[in-house]
Amino acid sequence: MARKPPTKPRKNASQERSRATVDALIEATARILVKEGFEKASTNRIADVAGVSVGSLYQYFPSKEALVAAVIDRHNDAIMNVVRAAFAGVADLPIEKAVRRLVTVAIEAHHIDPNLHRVLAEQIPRSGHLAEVEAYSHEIHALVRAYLERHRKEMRKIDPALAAFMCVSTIEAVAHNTVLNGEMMSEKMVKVLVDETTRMVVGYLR
Amino acid sequence: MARKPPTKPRKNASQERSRATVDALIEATARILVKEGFEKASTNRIADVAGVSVGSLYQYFPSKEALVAAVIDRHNDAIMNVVRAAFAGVADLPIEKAVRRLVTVAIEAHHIDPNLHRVLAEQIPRSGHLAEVEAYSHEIHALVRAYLERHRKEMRKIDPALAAFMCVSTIEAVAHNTVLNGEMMSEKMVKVLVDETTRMVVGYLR
DNA sequence: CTATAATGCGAGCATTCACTCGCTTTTCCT
DNA sequence: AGGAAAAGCGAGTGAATGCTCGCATTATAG
Repeated sequence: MARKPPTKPRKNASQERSRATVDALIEATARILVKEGFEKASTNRIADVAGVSVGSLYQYFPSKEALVAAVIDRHNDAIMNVVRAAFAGVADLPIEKAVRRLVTVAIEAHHIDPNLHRVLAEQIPRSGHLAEVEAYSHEIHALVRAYLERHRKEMRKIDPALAAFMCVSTIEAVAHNTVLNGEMMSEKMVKVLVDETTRMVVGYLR
Repeated sequence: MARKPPTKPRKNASQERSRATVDALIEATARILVKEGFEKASTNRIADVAGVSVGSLYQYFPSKEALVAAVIDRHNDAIMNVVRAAFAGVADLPIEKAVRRLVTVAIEAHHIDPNLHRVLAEQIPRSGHLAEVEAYSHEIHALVRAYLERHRKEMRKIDPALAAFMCVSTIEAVAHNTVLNGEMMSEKMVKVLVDETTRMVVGYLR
């Protein structure tokens, strides 16, 4: 079981190799989704693009759905990391500043790999993942709610859960529509949208 | 070409029959989508449920996609009729009243055949229909914009197109999220949401 | 009534696709 | 070195599915 490294602590090569395979598969899936769409993303094609065999694919992913789910998870994780960091950095800011920052981050986060984001939003038949996706959704609501409760004094009297729902819906909607129109969105336009959304949400909260 | 009716002006039976077939097909498609999901909606199955043969199906719809598109169109038409009527009845109302009414209608409209709505939103890979769907989207934006321009005096100074974008995004987001949580939405809750959304939008406009 | 067109039929074709299995190659460990 | 375990391979399988095509049935016109 335990062993001494001869000269250098050699990494477990076999684990490395398989990790690389898994990564290649997820990466290939994402690339095909973006460049050719969901319909063209067959398991054979994915394995082909990843440079591995279908057999290997099925050693790590029990089904095609699992692969797509992995892509979704990876993307959501990337987004959530940005979002979590933003909330951490915003906890003590007053409402106006905090909202402006969060709106900005929301739009930025939606623009991580925007093409993939669009495909996931438009082409993937959502089913089953509900658990995963709803977990993220709940986390965001919880974060907003926590912030709002912490800053109660700056706001009118309102149920924090309800306020969180309204804020999240609004901000997500704007961010979402911004990605979908991605190409024709100038920097200026984004700034304006941030301003407007901030105004809307802040005005609502107090 | 022209012919005299023997006793009663008989409707062109053959046209009637084919219309019935088309209707049955669309109806069957919608039912399968709702009850079994997009994946189970094969052309054979649709024809089967509609009580016609696959051959007949392909006489009226060039592809499976066309059938689904027909279902979507039908549903969007139903929604748009309600929405158009609402705008007509609201044109002369002041902002507060108008927004409240429009928010209510938006939520109601999203609840026309809510199960179908959910399936269309969650399971249908959107592609190509962009033209159709965007037409509706544009119409709504135009309607909102027209209303806002008509009531400029009640608002702060703001670009009507931008304001329309913000209002539509917000209202649609709330309505959308309301359908998705459809089951656990009490009447009371809906009322509260209407109030909150109205407050948010009205507060934003002035 | 008969000819012609419209509508409907459904077995079957061609294709695609998710997935399996028996085998080979690579890596690890002593 | 040598054997075992891990990783990889890819032709093949069976099932599903979109769609066609030759024929049957029904309606219309003269």
